[in-house]
Amino acid sequence: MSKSAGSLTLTDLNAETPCCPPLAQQRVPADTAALLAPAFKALGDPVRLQLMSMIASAPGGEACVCDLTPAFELSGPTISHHLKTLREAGLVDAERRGSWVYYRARPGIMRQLATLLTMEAASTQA
Amino acid sequence: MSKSAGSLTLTDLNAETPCCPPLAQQRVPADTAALLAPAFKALGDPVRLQLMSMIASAPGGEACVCDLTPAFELSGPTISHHLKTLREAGLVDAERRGSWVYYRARPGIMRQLATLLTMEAASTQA
DNA sequence: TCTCTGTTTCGAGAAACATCGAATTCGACA
DNA sequence: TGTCGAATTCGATGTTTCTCGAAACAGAGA
Repeated sequence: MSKSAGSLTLTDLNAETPCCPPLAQQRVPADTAALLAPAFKALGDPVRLQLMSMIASAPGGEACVCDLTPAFELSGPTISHHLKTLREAGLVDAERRGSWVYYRARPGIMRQLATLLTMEAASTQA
Repeated sequence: MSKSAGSLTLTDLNAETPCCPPLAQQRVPADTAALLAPAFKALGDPVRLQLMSMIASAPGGEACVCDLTPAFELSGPTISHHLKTLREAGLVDAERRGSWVYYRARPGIMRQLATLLTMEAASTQA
């Protein structure tokens, strides 16, 4: 029952199987929207979008905070705040190894979001 | 030179050809992030995400404000405000026909966003 | 244990946002 | 022309967000 509209959780978003059909294929129910909107909101800041990209495109699939911070003209706390936002949106995972903290993208939810935005070319059915 | 990092405009996002490779494939430059983040931000509100879905999935690809407004427990001005946000983000187009205003999704930018979030399964190269 | 470096949390100020009711604009139709 | 309905703009209010410096926390190494 993981696809029923009323009981969707963040866990479902991390699954590999798509939780939701494309936005243009059927209307997104209110509770699904409430679950997915925070992820889009997290990507809705230029700094976080770049952070997300730097993490996802990093060699090995992970990036150290120590590499991320100096790439912006922003204070350490500010970058940390943005990373927390990405974490709470379920877009990244953090892991401490020794002195450094490494961030890694969660491909599952990324795919969910990409699928949701898919516009099949055959949409003009009229 | 529409793909050069320094001169990207909203127009490029409406094109059918992708302006940007997946976020996980190469790092998103600052000006591209500044251009795309508002689109994600616009989708980062549950009401707007539902509006977007209602518009994109509507029969004929367009939806009347008169059909959108009563679907929410929000005032007319508030829905209008959200629609304006979607419009300014380049996600939808509005057209007045007679008494009613119809909204229509812009598939170009939707595809850009979907492409950006794509995670090819073959990313674990290590 | 003490210190140094990397990272996060806390507290605060400025800016942006969601929401509403009132007022306005735009077409349709008497 | 006058009026009605649909949609937007305007002005106000409470909430959230971005940003910073200061402080706290966590390991590494002497």
